[in-house]
Amino acid sequence: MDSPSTRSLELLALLQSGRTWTAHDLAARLRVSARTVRRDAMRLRGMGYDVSSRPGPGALYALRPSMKIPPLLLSADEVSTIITSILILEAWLPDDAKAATARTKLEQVLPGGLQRRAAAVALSTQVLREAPASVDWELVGTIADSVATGARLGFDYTDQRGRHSRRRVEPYRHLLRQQYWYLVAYDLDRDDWRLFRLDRMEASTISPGPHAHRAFPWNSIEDWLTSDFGASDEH
Amino acid sequence: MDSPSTRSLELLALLQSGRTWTAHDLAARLRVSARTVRRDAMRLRGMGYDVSSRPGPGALYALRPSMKIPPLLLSADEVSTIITSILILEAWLPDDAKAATARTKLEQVLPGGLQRRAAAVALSTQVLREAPASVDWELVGTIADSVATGARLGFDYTDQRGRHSRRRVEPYRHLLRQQYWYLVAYDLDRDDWRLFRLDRMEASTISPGPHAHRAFPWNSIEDWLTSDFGASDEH
DNA sequence: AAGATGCGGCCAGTATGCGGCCGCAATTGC
DNA sequence: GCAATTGCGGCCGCATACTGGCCGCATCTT
Repeated sequence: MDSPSTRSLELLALLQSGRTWTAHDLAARLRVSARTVRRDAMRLRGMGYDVSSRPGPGALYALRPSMKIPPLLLSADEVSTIITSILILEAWLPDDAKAATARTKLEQVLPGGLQRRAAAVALSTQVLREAPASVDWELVGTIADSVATGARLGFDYTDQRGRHSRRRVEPYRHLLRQQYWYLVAYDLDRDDWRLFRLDRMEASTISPGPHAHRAFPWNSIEDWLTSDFGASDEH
Repeated sequence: MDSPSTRSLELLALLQSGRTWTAHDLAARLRVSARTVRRDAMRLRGMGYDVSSRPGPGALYALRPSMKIPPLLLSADEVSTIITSILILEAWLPDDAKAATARTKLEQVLPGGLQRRAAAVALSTQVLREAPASVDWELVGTIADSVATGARLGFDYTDQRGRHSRRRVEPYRHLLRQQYWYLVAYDLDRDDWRLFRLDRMEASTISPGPHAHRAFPWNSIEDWLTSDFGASDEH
């Protein structure tokens, strides 16, 4: 299953996930010692892959996309993962056909063996619906693009008390919390960080960036929500 | 420069070029014997790469693109949907790298514009973790296959009171409910429908089918759970 | 300042991969 | 249909290359 000669590929796949890892994490995943992970990373660097690392607490192994990476293929387990995750969303959004059609189309382009696996997972899995949450996928795309390009966003907003206003913000993150979708953004008029529920946003327009990305002044969104939630437009 | 442990990557790069090769060519290029090339190709196949080959004069070693998504297959919204659903699973299973690596690999096979959209969605979205739930993807695959083929499943089970037993069942559905994963199956020894928590199953073996699919005698799994949950092995 | 983490040298033990050989199968071209 | 070419994978003995542990040192966070 895992042999030294294929470990370089597995390591590459792990690093490519975008997560950061400690040598110890990688060692556990690959079932080798940390020393060997360091050696493997060194070999990858020797082949031209930009494996970055940094010592100290909160250490980091990551792959900077520098050169072309060989096509890393989906394993059967990963196909199970993808199909399952789409099924979860289908269960959450039973009136939204996007997920189901996407899953079907995806299955069609998988090679034979994986196609059977995907169909089997879809057939054998049932998700009991937990929390209804509908979302406007076009708005999700708009937010995604504006975050990626550093563009600003304008929209009509109706707050929890029913007051209407026009907002101009710098989007920071799109957030799923409990059963609602939110936008975490810097409100340019109110000069503060705010939380907006996506289903209360309307007529959004994107004003082309790029602007510099504003630094989010908390360690994490969780920190912000727990320390400061009273000040935002949503609880 | 060229060591056994990185040769799989080099071979992949050579095959990726689109050329076709004879084993002898590859052997010369990689400075190993043709026998070793065959072994390497075998390992790649074992990892899911579709390395095609054909004997005879004008022979051929090539890498068939296993999954390539045509530009018009998926809409931007559908890509947002898929990526989001994987992100949700990533948030649920923060210690499971499968979802993250799968998402990254998926991004790679998307055509350019959609690839940017996928990256943007992943960058701009954050999911706050609701319920921890870990799952053994290999077991998910086993269940999927057994449901698809009508095979039976045997496994060691530890029930909620800590009692161990060996079970022989006919799997019906794989179920995500609240924060746990379950198997809905017909227990052949107890002659009844039962619910098994996946994390309490061990040493599962599949006994080849196909057997006829047993009819599930309720309208839905929800109905069964609400009407009859006292009789099952899990609440 | 302290703790966490990465780096890479060294070394002994050994697992792993290697090459060569084989009979067999598949494909091409005559 | 036959011969030539090439891939497949089992087997075996050998030695290379990998492994893990240990170390002192550098780097980064708190």
